[in-house]
Amino acid sequence: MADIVSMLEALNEQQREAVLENERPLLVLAGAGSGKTRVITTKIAYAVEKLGIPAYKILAVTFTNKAASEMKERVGVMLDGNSQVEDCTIRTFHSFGAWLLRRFGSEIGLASNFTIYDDDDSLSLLASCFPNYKKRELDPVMRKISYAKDRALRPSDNLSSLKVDGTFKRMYEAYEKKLRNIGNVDFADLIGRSIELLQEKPEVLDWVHRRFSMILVDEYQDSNAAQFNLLKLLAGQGCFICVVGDDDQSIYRFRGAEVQNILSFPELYAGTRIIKLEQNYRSTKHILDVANSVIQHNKGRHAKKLWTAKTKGSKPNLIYIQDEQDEALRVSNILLSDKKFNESAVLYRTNAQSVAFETVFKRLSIPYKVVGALQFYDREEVKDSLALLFLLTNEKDEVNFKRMINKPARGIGPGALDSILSFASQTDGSIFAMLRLAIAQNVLSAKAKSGASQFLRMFEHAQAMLGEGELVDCANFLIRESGLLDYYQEVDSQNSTGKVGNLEALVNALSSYDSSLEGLLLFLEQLSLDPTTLGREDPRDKEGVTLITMHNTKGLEFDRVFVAGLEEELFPGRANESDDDIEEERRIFYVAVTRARNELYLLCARARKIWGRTSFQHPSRFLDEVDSSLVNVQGIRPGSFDTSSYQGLSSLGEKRREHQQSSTSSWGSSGGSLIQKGFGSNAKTFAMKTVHSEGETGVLFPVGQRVYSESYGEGEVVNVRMNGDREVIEVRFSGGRKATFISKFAQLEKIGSE
DNA sequence: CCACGAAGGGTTTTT
DNA sequence: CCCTTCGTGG
Repeated sequence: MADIVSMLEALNEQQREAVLENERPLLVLAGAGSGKTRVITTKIAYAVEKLGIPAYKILAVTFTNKAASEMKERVGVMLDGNSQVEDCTIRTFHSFGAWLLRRFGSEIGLASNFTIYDDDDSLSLLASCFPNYKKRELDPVMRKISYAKDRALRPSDNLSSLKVDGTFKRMYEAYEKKLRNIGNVDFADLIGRSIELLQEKPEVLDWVHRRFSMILVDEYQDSNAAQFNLLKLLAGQGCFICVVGDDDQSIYRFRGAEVQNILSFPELYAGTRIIKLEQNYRSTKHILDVANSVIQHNKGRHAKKLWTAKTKGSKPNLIYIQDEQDEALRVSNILLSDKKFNESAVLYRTNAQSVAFETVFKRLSIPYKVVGALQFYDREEVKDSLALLFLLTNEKDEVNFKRMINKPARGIGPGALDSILSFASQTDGSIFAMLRLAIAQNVLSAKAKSGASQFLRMFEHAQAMLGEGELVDCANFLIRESGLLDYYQEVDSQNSTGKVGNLEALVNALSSYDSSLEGLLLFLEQLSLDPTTLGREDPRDKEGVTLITMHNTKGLEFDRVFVAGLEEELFPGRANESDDDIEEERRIFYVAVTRARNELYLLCARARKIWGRTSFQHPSRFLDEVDSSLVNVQGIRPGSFDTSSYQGLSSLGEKRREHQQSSTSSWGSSGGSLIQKGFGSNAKTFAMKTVHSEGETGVLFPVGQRVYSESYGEGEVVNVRMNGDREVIEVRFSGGRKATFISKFAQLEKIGSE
C-alpha cells in the first residue's frame, strides 16, 4: 500500500493544498513543469486511500492518448499494489465519449457496434454525398465540418463565425444526415452525440451523476466548446470537479480549443478555489530563461512568475547547420559522445521531419523510437484488412463496404455499386441485406452478380466463424478469401514492399485480444481511438532516443531536448500568418523548450529539402526573441553576411540599372564568398547556374537580403529558387505580407541589411 | 471493367 | 519527391 503521508510531504505547499481541496470546485493554474500531473495522480491516490472514494467513481480526462497512458502508469505506481487502480476511468475525452456511447447510444438510436470514422473515412462519406465534387475540393470542407463540430456548432446554428457560405451549410447538413442514416459516428460525434445523449435522456444523465463523484481534467486549456459542454453535463450536484491547465500551453486552437474555457471556469462554478503552481521543478534556470524570453512576446496571456531552484547547469545551445542531413548528424554526434539515448528527445513541428533523423540514426546504429507517427495503420493493405473486419462487425458500414466491394477487382464497378446501394431504402441500412436483394432481383450483370455473391458468402462464413470464437482464423479467412493476400503477394513479388508481412503483423496484433466478437470490437475500438499503437510494441519498453512532435510532448520531460527545424515557414509553420496563429506557434515553442530538464539544443538549418526540392530557409523569428546572452551560438546564422557594399544603394531614388551592376559585381567579391561559405555546395551550384543562364544581367538576391518595394514597403528575401532559368525570390515584408518575384523583373531596391 | 501512364499537387499540429 | 487522381486504350 502506498504511503500517502510521505507522498504529501514530498509536495510543496500549493501542490498539497490542491490535493487536500476536495470540496470547492478547483482550478489549478499550473506552469510548465510545476508538477500538475503529480498533483492529479496524488489526488487520485489520496481520494482512494484517505477519503475512501471508490476508484470507479473517479474520472480523469486528458486530451491525448499519450497523456492518458502516462497518467494511468503514474497512478498505477502511486497506488502500487492497490487493485482498484484499474477501476479508475482515465481516458481521453474522445475515448470517454466512445465508452459512454457504446453503453447508452441505443437510447439515441446508435447501435453498440457503431463504427468510428477517421478523417479519411469521413471524407469518403462526404464524397459519397456529393459525387460531382472531387475529394480535393471536399477536403477543406470536411476539415471545416470537423472544426464546426468541435466548436459545438450544428448545421442549423449560425455559422457566420466560420466564414462559410450557403454551400457549406448544405454540405454539412447532408453529411450529418448521411452519417446518422448509416448509424455511425465520426471523431467529433464522440463528444457531440454524448452531449446529445445526456441532454435528451435524463436517466442516463442520472446514471452518470451517480457513477462519478470526482472529475479531474488535465490540460484544460486545450478543451474546445464541445468538450466544455460535455464536462458541464458530466459533473452533477455534489460532484467534485478539478481542472488543471496553463494558458501558455494552449496549442490546439486549430482544433477549436478555447483558452477562454480555463479563464472563465470560476465564473461557471461559483465558489471556485484557484491555486497557482509557480515553482518549476523540471528545468534549469538557463532553460526557463529561454522559454520566458520568447513567451513574453505574447500579448494574450496571464502574467505569472514561474521560477526554479535549479540555478546550475549549462547554457542552451543554438546551432546553425547546413540542412536536414547535417541537423541529424549534429544531433547524432552529441548523442554518441555520451550515449545518453534514453534521456534524449528530438522535437519537431511536423511528422515528416522524423525521416532525416531516422535515416541517419539507422546508419549510425543509434537506437530510437518514433512516437505518434502513423506507420502501420496508414498502410493501404492494413486499412483494407481492417475495412473487412469493420464491415464484419457492422454491416451498416457503408464507407468500408465501398472501399472493399471491388478490391481486389471482382467485377463490381460504379454502375453495379449504385444498383446495389439503391436497395438501401428497402433495408435497415444493412449492406448484406442490400447485396441479397440485388442478387435475388437479378439487377446485376452476370460478372457483377457472381462477384457480389462471393463477397456475401465470404462474410456469412466469417460471421459464423466469429460466432465460434475463432478470431484469428476468421481474420485470416477474410484476408485469404477476399483475395487480398494473393493481390498483395503479387505486388510484393514485383517490388519487395513487405505488404504481406504487414498483413501477418496485423493478424498477430489481433491474436492478443480475446477470441470473440467482443475481443474484435475491443481491438477495433482501440485502433480507432489510437491508430498509432497498432503493430508497434509498447514504446515505453523500447530503449532509445525519442522522436516526437512538439504537440505530442505535452506532459513529458527529458534530460536533454533537441528542438529541430527552427526556421520560418516550418516553425512557425506556413499558413500561420495572423497574430493569433503566431501566438499559438510561440506557445508551441514554449511547450517544446520547457520539456528539457538539463540540456537544450536549438537547431536551425540554412537549407532543407521540401518535396525533393532544396528550399533555402530563414531562421525562425522565435530565435530573434531569445536574448543572445542566453545561448551559446554555434555556426553562422544565414543571411547575416556582410552587405556593407550595398550601403550606397539603400536610398530609394536609385535606378534599376545601377542595382544590377552593383549586385552582379559584388557577387564575386565579399558577398559571394560568404554566401558560398554559408550556403555550402547546394547553394553554390544553384548560384553558378544562375550566373550562367542570366549572364551579365543576372540580379541575385541572397536569402536574408533586405529590400524595399514601392507597393509593399521594407522586406527581406526569405527564399530563392529557380523556375526554369529564372531566379525566383520570395520576400516577406514588414507586417507579415509575402510576395514572390522573378528577380529579373522585380521592382525592388536592395538596402543595407541588419 | 481494368491496366497503365501522365499530370498535378501536397506538409502542419490530434482524436 | 511521392502519392493520388484522371484519362486513354484494350
